Amino acid sequence: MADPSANAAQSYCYQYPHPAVTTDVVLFTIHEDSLQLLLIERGNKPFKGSWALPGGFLNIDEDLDACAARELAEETGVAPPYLEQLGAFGKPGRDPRERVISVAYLALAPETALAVRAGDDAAAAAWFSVKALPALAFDHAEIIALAHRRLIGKLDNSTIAFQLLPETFTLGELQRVYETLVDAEIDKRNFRKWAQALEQIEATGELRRRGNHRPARVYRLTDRDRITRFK
Amino acid sequence: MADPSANAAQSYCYQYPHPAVTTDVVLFTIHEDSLQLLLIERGNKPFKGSWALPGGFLNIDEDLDACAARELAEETGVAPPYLEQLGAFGKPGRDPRERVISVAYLALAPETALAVRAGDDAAAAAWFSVKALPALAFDHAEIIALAHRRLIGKLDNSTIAFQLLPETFTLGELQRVYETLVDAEIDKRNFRKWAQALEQIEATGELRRRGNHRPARVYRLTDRDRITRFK
DNA sequence: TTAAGTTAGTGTCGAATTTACACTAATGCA
DNA sequence: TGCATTAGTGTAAATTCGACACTAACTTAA
Repeated sequence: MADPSANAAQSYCYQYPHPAVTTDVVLFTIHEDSLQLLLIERGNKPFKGSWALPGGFLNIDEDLDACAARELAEETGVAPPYLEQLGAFGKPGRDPRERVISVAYLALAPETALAVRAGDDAAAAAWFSVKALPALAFDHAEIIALAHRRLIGKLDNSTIAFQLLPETFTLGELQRVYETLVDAEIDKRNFRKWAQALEQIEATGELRRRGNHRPARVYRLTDRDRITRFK
Repeated sequence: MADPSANAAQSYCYQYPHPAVTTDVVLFTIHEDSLQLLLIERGNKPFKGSWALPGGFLNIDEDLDACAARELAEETGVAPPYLEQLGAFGKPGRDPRERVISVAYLALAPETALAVRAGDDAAAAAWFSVKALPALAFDHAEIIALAHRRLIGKLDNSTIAFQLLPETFTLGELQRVYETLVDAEIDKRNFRKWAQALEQIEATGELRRRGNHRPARVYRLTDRDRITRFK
């Protein structure tokens, strides 16, 4: 992350001051039946030592989506399969260095796709339960709250939650994802009826043996990587 | 609207180039049973003479929402009661002058609140039916498409459409708004049942006499200016 | 003054959807 | 071999949704 205002080199000039533009990513995953999100410990001022969303400054010829993906990869090594823009956050003063407009993203990834490592100017990268977040830098608590609301809001009229599962999964796994997200138990038979009525999943024909119980049928999305909106 | 890259004056400098940030507003209203939106005819390059969303550059100490409201007021004289952020549009090349990130807004206003006049660098301001839009500058067709989808998407789980009506209204007027938005006829008795089950409107006790027919009860929102989300 | 035209306002019944609910099946482990 | 664990399945009641037709109150014109 650069700190332009502190640097004397002056390569680009405008008649009117332009704000800096950054992207920040709220990456959710589900780990041990808990909805978690990825934060980095800031290695630089401001807010050095406190936790923040992965993100950083937009390159001048870079698409916003690409910036979000790049910064996430640089700082955490993660390339999530789902990335959706949340909106722009630009309250004056949200960054003490200079005026910064941040375009926030919501990202989802299955636990299996994650090999997190701290990179660049992040001192550390770590997962936190949404129920036990540390003190956050900037207005990132607000961004996270919006991301969480957006995720929950899309649950029952889209297949967005499938992005939290790997390519193949069992109906039990799918149900546990939904139960974690809505933080409540769901009736098994009704859930399975609902999931199959979507016509978005198909059995692979395989069985998955996990644990000392009957093996489960394995499913995949019929339309891989597509979020379907319905109702 | 300034054109910084064409100007030799150089007052602000950064180590890395910052993009310009603008806001653009998609203001909908309903006029004569047609969903219309406000466009301005551009008086300056680029896209001089073609139509665009009202909007303009963010002041360096200005909140995004305030910028949207200010630019709308400056260019069209309108102060809509509802303004919601849609998202950021920032594809490189969307503005031929320089890199511009536009934060788009969705605004709604009742027809009664509108006294449009062209201002500033807009040659003209005019309403267009969403069904017959002119050729649009920049990526504004894309922004409008998103705004329209967002509005329709929120219809049946929020009271957003009430923002298209003045403070008091009859159930017949409310129904016509919904019929215009979904572009279909709605059963009168079912609609009225639904509207009253929301518990968001209350009768004022007055009657409204309009035309050669029985007068209608007048209603208002119980929670004025609040968009309620349900389901 | 009366008839015609127009929108306001109201309830029921069948269809479709949603919810509650309990047992058998197949595996691993002790 | 029995116990614990998760997989997998259907039905009936309750609720919601959707179709549908008439009377009420006013204005205007004959």
